[in-house]
Amino acid sequence: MTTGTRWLDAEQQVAWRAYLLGTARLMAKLDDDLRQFGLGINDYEILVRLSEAPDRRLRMAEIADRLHQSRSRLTHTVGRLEAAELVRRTSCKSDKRGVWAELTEAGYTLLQQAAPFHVAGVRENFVDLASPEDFAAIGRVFDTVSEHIGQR
Amino acid sequence: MTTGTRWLDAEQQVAWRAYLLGTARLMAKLDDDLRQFGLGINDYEILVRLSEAPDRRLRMAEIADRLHQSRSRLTHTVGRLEAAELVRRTSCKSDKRGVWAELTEAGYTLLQQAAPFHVAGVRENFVDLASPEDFAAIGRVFDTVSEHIGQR
DNA sequence: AGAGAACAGTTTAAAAGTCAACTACATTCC
DNA sequence: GGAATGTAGTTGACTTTTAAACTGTTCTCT
Repeated sequence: MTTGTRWLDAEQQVAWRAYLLGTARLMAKLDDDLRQFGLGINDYEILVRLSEAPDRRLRMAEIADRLHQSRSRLTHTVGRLEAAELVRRTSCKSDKRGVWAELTEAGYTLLQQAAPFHVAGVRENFVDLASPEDFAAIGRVFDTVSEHIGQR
Repeated sequence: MTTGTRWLDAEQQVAWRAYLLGTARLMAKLDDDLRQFGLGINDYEILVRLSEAPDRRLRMAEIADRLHQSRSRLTHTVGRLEAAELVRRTSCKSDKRGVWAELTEAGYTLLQQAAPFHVAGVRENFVDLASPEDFAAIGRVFDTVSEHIGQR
């Protein structure tokens, strides 16, 4: 007796695909909106994390973990942000292997300009489209997903 | 009097970030699991759409729309799938501009092998982690998001 | 019929992301 | 103390994605 695959039922299938398509469209839209500032959503998220950190700086690995990116990818991206003078890299005193990525004044200024637009987009195309209960459900589920999959 | 930005409140912020991180981790995991079959989740979704279509074939633009991808990207991806002999391209009789992408026998066979693994992963790392109500909420919200943003 | 606009898909080059190897420092453990 | 192992980050080669230009076909409108 074989244990057959537990396929998704019709409703689950529809919901799963709605999530895939909705996410694709949402990310494309947010990316698109940020382009007027010369940023992608990925760059934006990095800048935000930095802006919230003490001294507006974080260690590379810390950023990578928070955004679930490979260190390699982060190195490349921060390299570009640095070339654009939005971020500055300094070496870490207490751990000589380490590198701080620090938001520059220009980076902070750009972020302050971009943020209202971006948040408006997140609201208009996502948050404000869901009831508070449904939106809370999303938070709950994806928190569990994150937890379940864990770091890397 | 200025209309200030409606920032996300603390809970919304947390939920939004949970969604971003959870999605990043989930997609990375699913991608990873599919690698044993030489596929990415993007390739997989293309093959699935083809497998469900009449005669297991679809027009390029149709695939692009369903997955919200640029035509250019699709051209490249289908080119790779064709090189791997999982898909075959034929020109469309009724519209000479058009191209059919058709699943090959090998493509169908590979998909049948990959599908149970993939679905198990989707369940384990997502569907089965959510209550049916919460999962339904996700379907609802992202359906609305898709609808709201619309095609391209 | 024929000009002009729109559409389907491809191409090319550049940008971004991935993967594996590598350097340098830090930690562990005998 | 020092060999072995682990961690932080970078590098370079390669793959994938993006953006814009382009070819060929179809549609629209007079």
